Amino acid sequence: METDRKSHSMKKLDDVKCQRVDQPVVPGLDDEVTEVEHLLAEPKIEHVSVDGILCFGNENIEKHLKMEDFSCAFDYGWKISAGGLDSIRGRGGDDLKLEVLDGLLDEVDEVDDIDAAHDLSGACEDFLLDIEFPEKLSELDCGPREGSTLCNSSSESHSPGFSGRSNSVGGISESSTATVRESNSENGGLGKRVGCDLHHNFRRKHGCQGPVMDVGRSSIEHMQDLDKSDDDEKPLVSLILSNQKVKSSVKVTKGDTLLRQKRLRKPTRRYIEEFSRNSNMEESKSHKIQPQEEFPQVPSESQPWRGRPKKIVLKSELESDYELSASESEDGRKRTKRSKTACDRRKHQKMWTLAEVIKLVDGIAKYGVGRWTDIKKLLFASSAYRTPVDLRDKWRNLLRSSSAQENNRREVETHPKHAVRPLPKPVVRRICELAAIHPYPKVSSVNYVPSSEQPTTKGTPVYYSA
DNA sequence: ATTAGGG
DNA sequence: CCCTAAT
Repeated sequence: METDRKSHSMKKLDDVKCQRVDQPVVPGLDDEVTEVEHLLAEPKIEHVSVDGILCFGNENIEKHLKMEDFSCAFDYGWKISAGGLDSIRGRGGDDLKLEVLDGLLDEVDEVDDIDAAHDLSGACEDFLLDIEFPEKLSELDCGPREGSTLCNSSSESHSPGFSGRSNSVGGISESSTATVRESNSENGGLGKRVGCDLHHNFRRKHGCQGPVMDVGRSSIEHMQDLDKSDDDEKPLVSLILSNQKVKSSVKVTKGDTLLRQKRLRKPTRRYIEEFSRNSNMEESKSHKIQPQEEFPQVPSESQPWRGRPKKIVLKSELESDYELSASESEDGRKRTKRSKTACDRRKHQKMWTLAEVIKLVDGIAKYGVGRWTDIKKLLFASSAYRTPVDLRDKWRNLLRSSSAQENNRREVETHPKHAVRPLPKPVVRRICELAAIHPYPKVSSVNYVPSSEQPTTKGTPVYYSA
């Protein structure tokens, strides 16, 4: 009808307008985003001190200590960011805050990845070999082995999505990585962690096959040398180091050819995912870090490279219905940062709330079935998850379930053990009505315009064509 | 880039 | 949800 036509002709322009109308919060966001960045940048300064802490790595203290400090530093930064957000909160930044927190959460995952990578060295034999090479390789690729170059590359790998953006966590990981590497020149063992991390990301970026062996090898030799020199001075460290060294060298000698072949087989995304997941879990056990605990519901899945290739976002989800109304307007929002490879629909699932369902349903009623991008943009503009496809899928499911309900109503009610049907009758009714009008895709009643909904027979869907 | 369909 | 084919 009217709305229909409107949404058609005005398209994007209209969309923008609607967004502004519907969520007044949105427009302001742009302006505030910059502020947020400032605020986020601020903590970065703090990180200098953090860096200081980390930098004492030059003294060759054991890496464990370093790890702890790292986590602490992270916590610190996080808190600061949150606090900074609070200050702008007054100006409708509530959602903003959430968003940023969201972002932070995402980054938390990245940091987690680092840790996971660390664990990787111990847990994954497969990956062990090339653990060292990336550092070397970055030296080769980036020419001078300056910390700066490596710093750049590493930061890039860390957060592909917002490498450019100044970001608290990004800042941390960046500086810390660089720092660690520095100490690495003295302390070969530490390089393992760093290298591992680098490798982890590196592998993601490039296919990662090729000259791995050579590089890794020379790198190892390098390490041994370093190790030797270290040996005299720092027994403790050397102990750790030699441990790792042994591991690596064993790896090489034992599996040179074997591993070469092994390496050819590029791990499946699934594999990597699973593995990293496991590592993470182990990691969380042994480390108290877990900044995620700030978000009780989020089950800590960190596979940023999984899921839809777009800019999906995870929000502190599991919104209850009312929470939804509040969050609906803010939760998602375009991720200003994390533009590129950012893809984390952490889980392949996000529960549909009743509110969402209702919204979807009357979105369909308004704009028609099949116009999912429109519905998405207009009604779910705020929720970054819920792609148009998701909407469609949900609708499909709704149709199925509603029809099923019609059939089995009595049976199901007598068997409450299948009590998986929190769909309120009114909603079901609407679904059925819509189903009557749009028997879903395969409709061939092309010219039929749902100008007026006629719930002629609300129990029995009417198919207009054959 | 979107949508339909199937898994 | 995920993926693919067709538009």
